[in-house]
Order: sequence, then structure tokens, then C-alpha cells
Amino acid sequence: MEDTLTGRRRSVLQETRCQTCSLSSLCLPLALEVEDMDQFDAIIRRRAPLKKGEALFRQGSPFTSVFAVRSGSLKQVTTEGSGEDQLTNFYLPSELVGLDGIDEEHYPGTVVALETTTVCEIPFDRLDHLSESLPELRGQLYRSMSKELRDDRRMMRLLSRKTADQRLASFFTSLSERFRRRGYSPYSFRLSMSRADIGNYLGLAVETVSRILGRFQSQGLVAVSGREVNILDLPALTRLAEEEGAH
Amino acid sequence: MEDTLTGRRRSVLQETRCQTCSLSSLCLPLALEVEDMDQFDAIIRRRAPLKKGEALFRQGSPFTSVFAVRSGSLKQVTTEGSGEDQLTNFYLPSELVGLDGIDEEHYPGTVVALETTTVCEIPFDRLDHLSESLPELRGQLYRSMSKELRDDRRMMRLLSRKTADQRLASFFTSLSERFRRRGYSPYSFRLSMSRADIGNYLGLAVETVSRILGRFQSQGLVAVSGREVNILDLPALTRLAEEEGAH
DNA sequence: ATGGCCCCATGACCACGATCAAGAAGGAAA
DNA sequence: TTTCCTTCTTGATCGTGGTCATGGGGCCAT
Repeated sequence: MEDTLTGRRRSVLQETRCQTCSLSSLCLPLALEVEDMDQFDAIIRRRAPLKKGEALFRQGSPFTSVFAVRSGSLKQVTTEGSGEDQLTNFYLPSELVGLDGIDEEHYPGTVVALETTTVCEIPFDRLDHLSESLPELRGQLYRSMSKELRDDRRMMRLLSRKTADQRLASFFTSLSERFRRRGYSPYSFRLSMSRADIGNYLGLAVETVSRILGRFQSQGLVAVSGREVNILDLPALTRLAEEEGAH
Repeated sequence: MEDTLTGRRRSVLQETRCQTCSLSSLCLPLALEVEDMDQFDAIIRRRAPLKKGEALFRQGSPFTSVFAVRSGSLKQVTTEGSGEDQLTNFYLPSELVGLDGIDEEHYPGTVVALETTTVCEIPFDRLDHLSESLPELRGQLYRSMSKELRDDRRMMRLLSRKTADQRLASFFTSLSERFRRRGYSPYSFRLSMSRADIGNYLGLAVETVSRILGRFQSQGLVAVSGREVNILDLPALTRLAEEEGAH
């Protein structure tokens, strides 16, 4: 607000430099040397922060860039035919958005901010070109996509074999772990998504999510108040999430 | 059997040259010029055909290569914890196997031949290195992974929103389309996988698969005899697969 | 404040598909 | 052939989680 011009200019620079970004150890350029990082830096485009509910891009719009989340969170929603929406992913800081749009001319889903969110835009043609001369960058890109493939397989397993309880438990342990890796508390956090989003993502009705959250609460596994979550017994949740065929 | 030495040698050469491979228009080198294809050709390793039930690689073994299916078919199976197996994918000719192993030192699942199957082994470090000088190859690799991501999202939608009937209908229409793209009949084919495999893949019990196949048969949608399938009403199957919330 | 709207929670009921059980059909090896 | 074993089919029953319905509570705009 009271930024001077120079002050504001510096802060903008800070925002956009990978070297000063706290996420650089998790993000795409993680394997780059200082001078290489500068090259990478140069192709990144700034974006005005997205407000809650705003779309980063819409399903069907032309694929041009991938995006790295800098702060906040987003969800990806796909609408097939005239059917219902399917929420296929949540994105947290340092994660790459839009990789599934590469092989077609358009994005396969709409990505929406769940809260105020800032992203780095990385034009894909320039990224691809730069990956020619920077093997580490190329490798990291391959790894990012490969990791997403592996996460998808885990999600398929969740959707096809786990009970509703196990799905919720998995959801919490996974979120907890992702927060931990990003330097936040793995035990106490705020959900940026609604119960409906969680249900849609996990293949459950909203009512089921609510009920099970209530049960978890009464079992002393978590303390939930609205979107505020406290994980009380992470080991038990992990056990529940991984335990086999419940019968 | 009665091959002469030279005869066998020629046939081996034929087998391993992308230029003479009938799949080259679908496979990794699809975008390459003749001379570039030779370079790509040179890094490919021959493999003895896999017999039905043989593993191409096992879960946890070190990641070294990706594989292109040349003939036959495979399934990928992941065993988590002490839990049950999860079948995450079927692979048909021209498809790439093993991409989800890139970012860790090991393969995340065991891949097993469903019938006699031949594959081309592509050492990943050499592929990566070659992708530095061949932008079309690099692009095709990005696109392959991106396509697999998109297919995974479609699978998640199937697992979390579709009824058992819709899942089977989707399975048949998808298989039909994949056969069609490979130059086989989209209406008449042989399933290389068991009912148990199909059920595992679609998140259904074997009994459910059997029952619904029977129902489809009596509705005149398909004619099934063991693993032999005739699609009788593809439009109806497509409609069924895509129709929204069945209630 | 106060209305209006989502978001969330909880209860009653029901259906889809899993599970259990048994038997038929197909395939490989003697 | 016969045997043995796997795969597939069909029937009966049951349980998880979806659907429908209602009410409370938080949040924003006026």
C-alpha cells in the first residue's frame, strides 16, 4: 500500500525470481545451477493473483503454458458430455498445473483458485526449447510428469478399492504430508476446499464426507471445526488409510 | 523353425527397424524424419518375446528403460502394502510402458504379458540424451506422457462416477476404438485378459462383470463367447458409456 | 441488524454391487 | 480319454454408501 515505486519494483522482482523463491527446492528448477536458473527465470511470466473462484484457464481453451503454483491452491474440474463435473486434482504451492494439456491443443479441464492464489506462467514452447539445452530442466520435467502418473495410479487404487473411511483417511494423511514437505504444520491446517469438493474428488457424496468427518472426530482421530483441521492421531489415520480389505 | 540362418537374420532385422514397423505411425518415432529414425533405431534393444504370464519387469526393480509394445498385450499390476493387487493399465501395440517409473529409481508396478508379446526396449538415459538433439522425439515423449495423464483422469471419472454397466460399456468402446486405430476390426476381437482382470481394472467384482456381460448379451449389445467378443451395437454402447447420472 | 444463500450436519430409506456359495465349462497335462 | 485346476456363470443374501429431506449455522451484501 505505502510502497514507493522502487519498493514496489523490488518486491515484484522478488516475486518473480526463482532464486529468492522459497519453493525453489520443490519446484521445476530444483536441479538447476545459478546461471541456468537465470535462463529459466527469463521465460517465466508474471500473473496477477487470482481471487477465490477465479479460473486460471477454462476447459477447452488453447494450451499455451504450464503453471507453477506459488501460493494458494487450485482445483481442476472436468466436465464430460452433459454429465456432472469431476474434480480430478488439487494443486498446492510448487506443483505444476496443465501438464495434461500438452498433447492436445486445449486444456482438458478448468482450473479454479480455491483462495487467493498466485502462479508462475511458463510458456510451454519456450520451456520445451530451453529443455533442449538444460538437461537438468528436461529431467525435472520428465520426473514431474512421471510423478503425476504415479499419483494418478494411487488415486485409481483409492477410488476402486478403498472404503469411504479409508478415502477420507488417505485424503488427510496425504494433505498432511504435502503440507509437511512444504514447511507447514502437518497437524494443523485449513482446508481451502469445500466438503462438496472433497466428496467430488474422492468419489463420495457430500453427506458421506460429513458423516465420516463426524465419526473421525468422535473417535479422536481429528478435530474439525468448519474448515479448520487438527490431526490428533496421524498414525491411526495412516493405518486406517492403508489397511487392507475391510471385512 | 525351418528358418535358414540368413532367413532368421533378416527377420530379426525386420523386427527391429522402426522404418519397416507397421506401428511407426502410432509409436514414439512417429514424428521423425528418416535419418533421425535411424538414430532412434540404434538405441533400441531387442527382447526375446515374452510368453503369456511372464513379467516384463517387476514392481520395485530398478528403472532403466521404457518399452514400446510391438505385438501382444500386457497388464500393469501394483501391490500396495499387504493389500490386494490393483490392475492399473492394459497396454496394446505401440503404447509405451514404464513411464511412471522415471522419477523414482524403480518401477511402481509389475508388468505381465497377457499373451505372447514382443516389446522394444528403449534405455531411458539414451532416450533422454537423444531427445536433446531431436526436438520431435522430445515432443512426442512429452505428448505420450501427457496423453497418459489425460487417460488417467478419464479413468478416475469412470471409477468415481460411473455405474457398473457404464464401466463395462466404456471398457468395450475404448477397446474397440483402440483396435480400430491399430487397423484391427473395432467390432470383433479377442480379449487377452480374464474376467478377473477386467473386474480388477474397472473396480468391480468378477461376478458383476459376468452378470453384466450376460445382460449386454441378452440386450443384443454384444455377442460374447468366452473371450471372443462381437460388438453388435456400438452406438448404443457409446450412449450407455457416456450417459449421465443414471437415476 | 436482517435477509438471503450457501455450506454443513444428521436422519430415514433404499439400491447397487460385494460377498458367499455352488456348479458348469474350458484347458492343460497325464 | 480322464483328471485336475482354473475360469466363468448364476443364484441368494447383505451392507455400504447414495439419495432424499430437513434443519442449523456461517458469511456476505444491503
